[in-house]
Amino acid sequence: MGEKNIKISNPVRNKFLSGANGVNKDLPKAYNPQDYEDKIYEKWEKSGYFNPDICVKKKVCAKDAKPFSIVLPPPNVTGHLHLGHAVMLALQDIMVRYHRMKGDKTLWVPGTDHAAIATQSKVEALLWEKEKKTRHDLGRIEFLKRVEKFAKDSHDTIIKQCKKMGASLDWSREIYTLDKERNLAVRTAFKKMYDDGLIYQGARIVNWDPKMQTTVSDDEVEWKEEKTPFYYLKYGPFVIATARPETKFGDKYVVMHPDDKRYKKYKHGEKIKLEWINGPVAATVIKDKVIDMEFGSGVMTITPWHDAIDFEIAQRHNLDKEQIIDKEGKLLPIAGEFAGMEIRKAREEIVAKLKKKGLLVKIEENYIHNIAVNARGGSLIEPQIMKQWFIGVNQEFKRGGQKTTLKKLMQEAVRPGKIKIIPERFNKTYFHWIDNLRDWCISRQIWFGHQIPVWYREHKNTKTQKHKNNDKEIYVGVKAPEGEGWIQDPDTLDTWFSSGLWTFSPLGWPQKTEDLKIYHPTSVMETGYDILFFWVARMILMTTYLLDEIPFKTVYLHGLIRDEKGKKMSKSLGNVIDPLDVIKKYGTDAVRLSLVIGSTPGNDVKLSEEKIAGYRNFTNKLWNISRYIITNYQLSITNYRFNLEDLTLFDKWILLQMRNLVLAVSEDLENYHFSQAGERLREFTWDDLADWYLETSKFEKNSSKNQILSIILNDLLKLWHPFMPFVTETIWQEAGNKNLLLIEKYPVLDSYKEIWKETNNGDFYPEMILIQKIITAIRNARSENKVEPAKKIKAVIYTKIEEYRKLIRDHEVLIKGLKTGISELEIKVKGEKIAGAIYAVVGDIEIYLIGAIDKDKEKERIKKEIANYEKMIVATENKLKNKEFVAKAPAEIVKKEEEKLKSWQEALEKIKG
RNA sequence: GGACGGCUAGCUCAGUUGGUUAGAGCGCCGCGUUCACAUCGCGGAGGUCACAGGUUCGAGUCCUGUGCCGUCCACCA
Repeated sequence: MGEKNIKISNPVRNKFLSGANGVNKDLPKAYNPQDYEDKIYEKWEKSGYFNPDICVKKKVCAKDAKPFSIVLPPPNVTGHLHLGHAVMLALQDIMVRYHRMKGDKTLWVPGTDHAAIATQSKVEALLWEKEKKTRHDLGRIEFLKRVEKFAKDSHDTIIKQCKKMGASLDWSREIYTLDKERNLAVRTAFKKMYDDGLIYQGARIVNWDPKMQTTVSDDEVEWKEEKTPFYYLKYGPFVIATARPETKFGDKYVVMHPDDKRYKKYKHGEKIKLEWINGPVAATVIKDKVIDMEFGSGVMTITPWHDAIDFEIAQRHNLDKEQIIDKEGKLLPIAGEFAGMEIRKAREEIVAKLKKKGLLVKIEENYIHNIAVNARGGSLIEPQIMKQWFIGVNQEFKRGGQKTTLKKLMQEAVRPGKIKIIPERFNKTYFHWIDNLRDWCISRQIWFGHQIPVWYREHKNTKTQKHKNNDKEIYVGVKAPEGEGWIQDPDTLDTWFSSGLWTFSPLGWPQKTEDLKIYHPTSVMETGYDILFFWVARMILMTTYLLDEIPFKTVYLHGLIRDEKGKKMSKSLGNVIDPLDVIKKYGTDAVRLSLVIGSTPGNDVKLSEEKIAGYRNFTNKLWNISRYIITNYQLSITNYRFNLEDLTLFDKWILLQMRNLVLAVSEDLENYHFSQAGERLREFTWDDLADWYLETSKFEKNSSKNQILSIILNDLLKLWHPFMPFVTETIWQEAGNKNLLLIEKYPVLDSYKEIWKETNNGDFYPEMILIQKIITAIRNARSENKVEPAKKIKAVIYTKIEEYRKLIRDHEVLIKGLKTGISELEIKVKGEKIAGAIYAVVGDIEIYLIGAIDKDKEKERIKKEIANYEKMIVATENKLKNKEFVAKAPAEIVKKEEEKLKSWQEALEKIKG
């Protein structure tokens, strides 16, 4: 055999020092994350490499490198880090670090969200608690100062916590949904939509929160079940049913299905005089198909001012609408003697009156009724007709000469696959939401937020009649109008209006910035599936409309984090895992792994502290693997050259395993299979590298070991880095590298192409596996026979195959060394059966272990093995007896089955012997 | 009412286009600490892949139906 030199190139940016300076050969036995994490993060941050501009400047990535960008879903400025943030930061950081190492121009933009309603109500609560004051006591300007101060203080907390997760965000670009630039973006967007006729002011039914004194959007209304009495009331000749008699004062329309035979004699539009709560009314009959004939009596009265469905009926038939309840949730004068009462409190008295008047037919107790609650504040929603600002999603406008609507734009961005949603099934959810989308109410009556860029003044100039609005002049603009008497609309915008601009407003829009040109559309939007409607859909709406671009190419939706029983984590249940607690206890890397591995997109993750502890153990394992390599070997060099003849089977094997790992992990990351990538890495690290290769390296000494272990550790740390940045960077530093792992070049397949080729794609694997199998078989046989580990025994191996005898002889030292307890090894062609020895078979090879047998245990073991072989043989024989299988299955599969059968039969015969 | 998801080992979950004896981690059982790691090593037990049909030479995987659990949407007056 001729000598063959193979090269393994190592595309390092900076080489491992060859042991001289900087290598810490005195590493502690256990990795303690707390000793390193903060320092490491500081080092990264100071390096400036989170900023792609600096990467270009320092030639870490090429000027014209492919961009990769993510805009961080902004945490609430007043929030604190929870596991939802943690999983988002972990996944995005994996992508970002991977792409940065790959040499892409990688940008990850951080920001915080002002979270209008949530923040304002928090401050209002504090204000009341501490000073017994309301926002009105302070006035708008003073109150907003307080909110901003509160926001600023807690901003630092959440940012610091994000850094704890190791997130490699470009802090130099940090932004805030309520800062000046974003305000400009909001106003610009508003004006454009207004000018296109997409934003309009109108009196429509909205979700009104009487406690917070503001509207909330449809998506922020939660429905809760409530047990309540259900009242059947006499309404002239009809019986109507209601859970809310207190809203019924103004009811003067009675609605039924046009096909309902029971009410055939009543004609649409017919007026019927009847006695009602506060006296006689003339009710008008309305026929509408929305009525469910099966439900109750099939007849209902409507309250258009305070019910969305009733409102629609009233719109359809052009009916009168009357307000019954005021904005504080109290009854209006229409309620007669009940005026001024809180609606809920009035109920009993109203029912009493109905009863007295003989209008109460019956009460059904325990009726389950759904009530609407504001998801942000928790108070009951009372629908009201109010003048508000809306975005008309079905309003036509022109785009490139064609007529379209916002709804259509949202559909067209996803339907032809321009935007890919992972997992795919959420496409359906997305389209369903769009199909049912109603005009979006964007005005809020709270103070904290982007104030609506609309100004009014008393009408002065008759020439501006076309802008007439309720006798007032109206001005919509990016800047406040010049001139006397203009007063800005006091309302603020729904927080999702500004969030909808979030992929491009952070990049500087409406200015035509470089960032916008390079990084938009962004590469990935990674967020929880619970926020698909609130946010993802609205970003698609805004971006397609304002920029005529998609906001992102891929949407990756992670699941929600639940406790180990699958319950939602909540303070009241006491099952909350605080990421900061577990980071302190187990380290950031362990927390990250526990959130990423074992979770798939769109599916919830059940997290337990045991799981995190498991990954802490793994982190420590990696530390000790590295520690062993660093302290026992001379790490070196950028390019390696080996004589193939010098490499042992295990040397070649570990290099090819690494090659396969580089290939698989890269593919996984490109395809968003984060969990799978992590599992592969873990398997390689623990099973292949630690349990096999490092163990063999203790017995097989050759001149190539330094280099091989340099390659393996080098590439392994790089592959792990996106997942567990802290421990890998720490090891990298302790190994004497002066530069940061953060910006090292990601491993490439190309490095391994020569060894891949020269070994015919791993043609030595069967031999290597045979050695492994012999070792495992011996360990197993010993253990089953209860041979004490310390006891040394003699092994005799028979095989007719000469190559195998040579192979075994060549690996004698391994077979003896790797926890088999073999002191003496004899290798023969064929000999006598050895009585009283433990017996094992590996393919053609028979193994006798002499001097330690436990006869009963051995008999039992052999019996079990025979039964196992017999079972498999019968199954395979049956398969092969099946003529159709042989005829129809691919020849390759049939051949495999035949080979299997043959080898099992041989083994069985030997064992039986 | 509509839609979606899950059901694989005691627990938490992988299982890509159908094809070796269905895998992993944790837990459990047995044995073991000088020599990287007890946050460890070696070995082992444990599964009718929810159920019933169907397609196929062959189904955890594809189709139909059923059951249980979960989530979202709708909001029945």
